[in-house]
Amino acid sequence: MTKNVRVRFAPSPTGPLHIGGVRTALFNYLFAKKHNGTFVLRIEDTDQNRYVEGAEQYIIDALNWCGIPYDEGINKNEKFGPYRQSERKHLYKAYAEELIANGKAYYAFDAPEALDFQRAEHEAKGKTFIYNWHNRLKLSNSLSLSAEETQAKLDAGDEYVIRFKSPQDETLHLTDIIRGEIKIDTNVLDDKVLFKSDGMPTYHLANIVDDHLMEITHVIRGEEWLPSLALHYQLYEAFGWEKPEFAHLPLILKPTGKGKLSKRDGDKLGFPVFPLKWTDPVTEEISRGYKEDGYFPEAMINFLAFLGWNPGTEQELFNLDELTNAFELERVNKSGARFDPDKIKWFNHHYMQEQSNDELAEIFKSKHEVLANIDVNYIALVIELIKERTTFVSDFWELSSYFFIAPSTFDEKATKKAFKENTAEILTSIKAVIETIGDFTTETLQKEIKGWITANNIGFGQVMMPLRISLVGSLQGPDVFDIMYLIGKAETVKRIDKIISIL
RNA sequence: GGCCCGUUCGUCUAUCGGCUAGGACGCCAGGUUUUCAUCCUGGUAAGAGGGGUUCGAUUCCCCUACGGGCUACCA
Repeated sequence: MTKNVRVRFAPSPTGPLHIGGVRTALFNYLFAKKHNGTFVLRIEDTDQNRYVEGAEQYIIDALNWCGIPYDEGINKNEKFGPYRQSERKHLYKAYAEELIANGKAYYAFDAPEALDFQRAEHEAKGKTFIYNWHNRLKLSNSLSLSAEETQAKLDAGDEYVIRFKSPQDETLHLTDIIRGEIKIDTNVLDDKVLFKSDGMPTYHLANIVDDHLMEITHVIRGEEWLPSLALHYQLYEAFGWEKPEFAHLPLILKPTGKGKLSKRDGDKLGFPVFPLKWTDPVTEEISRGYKEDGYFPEAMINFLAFLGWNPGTEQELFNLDELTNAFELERVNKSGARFDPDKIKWFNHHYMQEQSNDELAEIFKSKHEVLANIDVNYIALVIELIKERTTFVSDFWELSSYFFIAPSTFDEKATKKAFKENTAEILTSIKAVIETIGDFTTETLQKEIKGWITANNIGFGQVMMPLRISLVGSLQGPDVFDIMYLIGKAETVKRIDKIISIL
């Protein structure tokens, strides 16, 4: 019997959750659900300097909007809490000291400036400064100092950090579910800081301790953590703990140009990089969100799932349940994936068709004051006619305003094309036909008007195009008979009259 | 600079040694819609380069090039 799967999404509350973070969360969620496991949310706020007000709530809101809520975390099924690392502060120091006692770590007293100096000096000589056995005896730490000297510094209250003691001349064999075996020579590894002089652990220590304490079985995170895997492996071994399995996800790259997708790309390239709108608490700068831009969470999830993963079949449209079923970490790609704004629009267009007209009508109505007094059922009927040509709710108004307000201007190109000398005469006759129709339905309208056109031996275009212009204002939109039926007889006649008067 | 990871159509990707290299987005063309869009059909377009291994490599190995990540008392 295998252990229950437990995965965690562990963002740092330094700002809004980025779309790459959403995908990491999604893959964790899918993996957990696939294996009837638990999806834990842990907040990694060990860097007090980078803490941003509201970011934590934003992360929770974003996961909820996406439909991938956490099972366990802050205020929810708290079995291994607290789930904010700042609230677990008291835990970490003992673990760091345990490592010192075992000879796996040591105190270091070097001032940051001293290290900067070392780095600069090495670089000037064309060498790389590494804080490990190459250099550590030349620096100020409990390995270079005598026990008495070390204790004296500690007693004097000198600032110190605790560093991991990286071994000499060893080869580490790491395993990643996505990338397979990776070999690392420990001689190129730094003695990383585990415990900072401000009394907080670094990511590395807190992460390993918490993953162990929270019984995490699979660590699924971004590729930017791959270089840290060697350290994390050694930490598990130094504590004598069983390691979780690791999977490092490929990064999401900019649509064009170089590098990974970053916060500023969105504004520059015209698409959001955040799930929800974000207002920076300090600068009050506003960043767009997918939600506010009119994307459906289903579209974003479906799109994101296919960035770096695919089911191996030709199916591309997946809802969350289907994704959960099909998802396998083994099918995640190794290489970075460029973000494609066009493709997520295509997904949105698809999911638009699956939305209910009634719900869309409510949303549409709430966005336009003009619609405040209009029957929501009527709006739903309008949406049914125009939905297939839209990608966003924000497309609705431009494509449907004439259902609510008579056109006041008429597209010049259209009138030029459609209006002939006899147009006024024809429209007058058509108006007469329309006025006599008692059963004002799409079918009857179609039958009567087409009948009249055929009977009078006139070209269809000569009738239908002017008619459309009178109703819509231009040569576009859905079926003319549907439009007439929806706006009703009185309004139809009124609009035809207006065109006749202009002609 | 050092270390690590990667490399199939413009983009996302399928292929687990033997394919006319498949699909999707985009783009182009045709059809439907006597409008526009949607939609349907078709088309365009690819395994970085060089060495091996093999009867046979996109697929396995090596080198080079290119891309990406990391290189903080940030995560």
